[in-house]
Amino acid sequence: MFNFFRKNKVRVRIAPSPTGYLHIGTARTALFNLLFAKKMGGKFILRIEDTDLERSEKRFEEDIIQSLKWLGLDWDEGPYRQSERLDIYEKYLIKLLKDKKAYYCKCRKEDLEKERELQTKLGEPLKYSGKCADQNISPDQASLIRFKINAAQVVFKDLIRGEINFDSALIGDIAIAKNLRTPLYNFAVVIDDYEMKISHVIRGEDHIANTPKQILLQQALGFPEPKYAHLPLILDPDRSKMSKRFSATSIQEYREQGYLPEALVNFMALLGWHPSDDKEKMDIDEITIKFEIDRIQKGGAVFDVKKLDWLNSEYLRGEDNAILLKSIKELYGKELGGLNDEVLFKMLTVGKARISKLRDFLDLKASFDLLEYSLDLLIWKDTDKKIILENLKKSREILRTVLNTKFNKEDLEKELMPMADTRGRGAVLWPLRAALSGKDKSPGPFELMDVLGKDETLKRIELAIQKLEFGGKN
RNA sequence: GGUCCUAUCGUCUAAUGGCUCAGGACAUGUCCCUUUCACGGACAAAAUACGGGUUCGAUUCCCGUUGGGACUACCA
Repeated sequence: MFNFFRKNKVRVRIAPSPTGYLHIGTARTALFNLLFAKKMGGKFILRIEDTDLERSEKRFEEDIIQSLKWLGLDWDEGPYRQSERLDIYEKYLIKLLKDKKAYYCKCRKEDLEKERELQTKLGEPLKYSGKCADQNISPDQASLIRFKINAAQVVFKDLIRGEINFDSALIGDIAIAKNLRTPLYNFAVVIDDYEMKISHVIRGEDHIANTPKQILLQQALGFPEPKYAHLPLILDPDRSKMSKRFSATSIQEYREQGYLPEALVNFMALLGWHPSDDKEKMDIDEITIKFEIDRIQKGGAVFDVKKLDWLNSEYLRGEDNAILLKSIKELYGKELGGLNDEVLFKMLTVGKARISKLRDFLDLKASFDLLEYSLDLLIWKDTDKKIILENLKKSREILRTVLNTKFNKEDLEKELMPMADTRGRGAVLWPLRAALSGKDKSPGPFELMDVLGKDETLKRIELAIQKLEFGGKN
């Protein structure tokens, strides 16, 4: 029994190609792989698929690694790079060629396009004709290496979808390498998954059509077949595959927007998976415990940023303000102006309930700026202007006597509320708040005063009084 | 066009043949709290795509239709 588990150790991988920043879909695939590995006591491997020399870039690889780490999706092995494993691929390429299971092909791109055009016209499936197959084309006149696909039914059991059936007669001989030192995706994956002893291939639904090709390759090479699980896609609101055109797709962008990694992980887990109970806010440990691969959904899931915002604000509220402020400064330091930590901290304390992501803090900060406002704003409902003025003057009087050290929310409330209660809360507090914020919507007057400090508070009240006294004339 | 996947409230989903006039969450609306907004609380509206089977009984199983999606590269 022990041996059985040893031999069948669960090993899964995430295999992003560094042709762009870490995509939210890739991150979610990574998460599900990690969850599965943890659940099964297996290993999670990171493999960078950088066989496409033209499009792969080091900065993308760095972003992938950084973003994965930021999300807390750590891997047990790797990162491996396909570009560093060329000898391995070459070995198998030679074997396939020697066994006549692969051949050199000299077809030019233009020829293939013409072929496809014709097939389209005839309504035939688009596949390579295989005309170079038995021509013994020499390597120096070839443009690529193809793997021979023999007509057969390919069946595999998908852990999420059940049995999936393909007729390989519809698949043309696939390109597996440009040359001995330049492997192509479908081939490199098969070799690596075998060499890395991958037990379960958990990846996006967009790879379903690649699976029969890879299985045929495995068979030709005598490799065991891993188990497959194809995850539903993450969709844009129009139900097409999530793309830049519609929404932010890179983890980096979400980080920059001020989403917390815990919230993002929680949200991604809920895209296509759900626990058996109704609890939705869960940290990754709880998710790991509850995770079951057969609870994964088959249909694609629309990415609803509103729900992400909600989850994020939940996590925001549970987080320590000092820590949040540190992140805010790291993220938006330059945009914060010269405000000191104490003021920023007060702003966050006061405004936390009204932000859903850290970037919103910038708006929150701006909301403390006093912009030009109209005199009408100071009037509470249909209260007489004279009473408003009187109340503001009274407030000013009280505030002037309040010591600087006592200038905080609680003490200010203690000083002013009795007056507000006798003269009418609305008629006292509304004009005060309007005078301090210059806006119809804002935090409360005591919170504003606390953030603004005594001098600024009195200055703004003074301005409102001026407005009321002279504003009527012009 | 071909192949494959898929189908429960607007969105994410629960219910794996009966316990369901279909449950939760986000969003929406109304009300309460309240000096405004936000927060919080309460309530409401909102779905099994359609048509056939199978069955005593279908959201659940099967077939078809329709819709949606993915793939169809010398990208991964």
